[in-house]
Amino acid sequence: MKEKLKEHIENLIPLTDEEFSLILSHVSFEKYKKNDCIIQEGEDVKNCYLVINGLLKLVYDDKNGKQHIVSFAMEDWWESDFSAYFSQTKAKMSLQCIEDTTVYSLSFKNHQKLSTELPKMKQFFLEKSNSGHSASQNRILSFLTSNAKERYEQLLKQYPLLFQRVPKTLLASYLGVSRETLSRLSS
Amino acid sequence: MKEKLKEHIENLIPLTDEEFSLILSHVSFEKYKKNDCIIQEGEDVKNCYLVINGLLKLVYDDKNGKQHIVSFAMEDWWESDFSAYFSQTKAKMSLQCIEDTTVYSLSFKNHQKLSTELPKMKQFFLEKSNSGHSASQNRILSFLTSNAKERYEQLLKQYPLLFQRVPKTLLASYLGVSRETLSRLSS
DNA sequence: AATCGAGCGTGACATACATCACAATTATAA
DNA sequence: TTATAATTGTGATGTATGTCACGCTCGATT
Repeated sequence: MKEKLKEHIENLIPLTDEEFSLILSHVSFEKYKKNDCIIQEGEDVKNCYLVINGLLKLVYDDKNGKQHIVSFAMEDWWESDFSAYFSQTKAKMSLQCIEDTTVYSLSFKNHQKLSTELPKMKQFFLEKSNSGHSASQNRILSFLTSNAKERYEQLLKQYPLLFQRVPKTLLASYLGVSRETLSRLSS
Repeated sequence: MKEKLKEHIENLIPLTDEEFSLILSHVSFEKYKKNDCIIQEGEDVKNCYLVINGLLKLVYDDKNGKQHIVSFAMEDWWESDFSAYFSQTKAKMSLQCIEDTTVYSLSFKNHQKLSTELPKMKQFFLEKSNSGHSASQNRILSFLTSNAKERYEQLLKQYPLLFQRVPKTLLASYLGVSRETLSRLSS
């Protein structure tokens, strides 16, 4: 597990063993079971999470009780209700396990502490945030330019694994179409 | 103009006069006219821009020649094709002036230089990136949960000024509906 | 003043997609 | 194993939105 964390960070910035120890002392390793709720809508968002194994969904429940998937988080992804995390307010989304999942959890306090004690981590977080921002913009573009079928094909192309790991209902909820429509697209 | 830049940065992090001078030496003040193209699709993206006065649109031209607005950028906003900017590749979107516009331009090189010479700027860029990411996620949510009429109302509520500054056709292109549909929504 | 084009509204029609209902299959748990 | 729930496909129908066509207004240009 530690190796995966180290690898993940060194993918962007090199680390000495001491530096990695410092990082390790600021995060905590946690295990969740399928259907567990890591972040609950309405509660404080104290942490963000790096997925080591498993699969999460970041969901928004609308007023009609319908669930919308803002994002999937698979191995090697950071996820949280970042809006609430950074402003330290209540979650308006939930983070739930689609599979049994292991994560490294980083609290907001330790996030700040680590950023000052090990400034190069700021660079790391910045690059992560930038790529998250780019990914979101691509998703917006796909809503603007593509119909349901095209969005579905783009998703399959981008994350072929996802297709086997999550029920179609969830893919539909991510794509913004009904499960019936998605079903008809496949045929 | 300098005051606006200083104010903008000090909104997030305090600066000494020396620090601000250092920043000033890394950016350049530029003026553009309505309909000018600041970033052209297909070309290198060397800079990102802080809007001081005016209004920009970040647009994507699809294969059918249709224009889609990924983002508006008004006073106090940073904008660029960030995906291309950070990876230093060709722009897949264009950045165009809706009004006469003045900006501060920051090259990628100076961005890096500034980040190392004045580490607290990393914090600034990080916070900017985070809020950009949050804004994008909200836009995604609005596509997932709302129909055209609701998205239109949300937009008006969030940016009441925009309504008076840009033609409806552009609002439609931002919302992802045809101008005819948008027109019918208003009545 | 005359002309042109951008912006906007609106009718008629086509299409993509949602919703509701039901059945079949497959996983999960008791 | 049996029972129960989750997942998926598919028909019938309704609705939101796109597309094409036309005309009106208003400001810019000549």
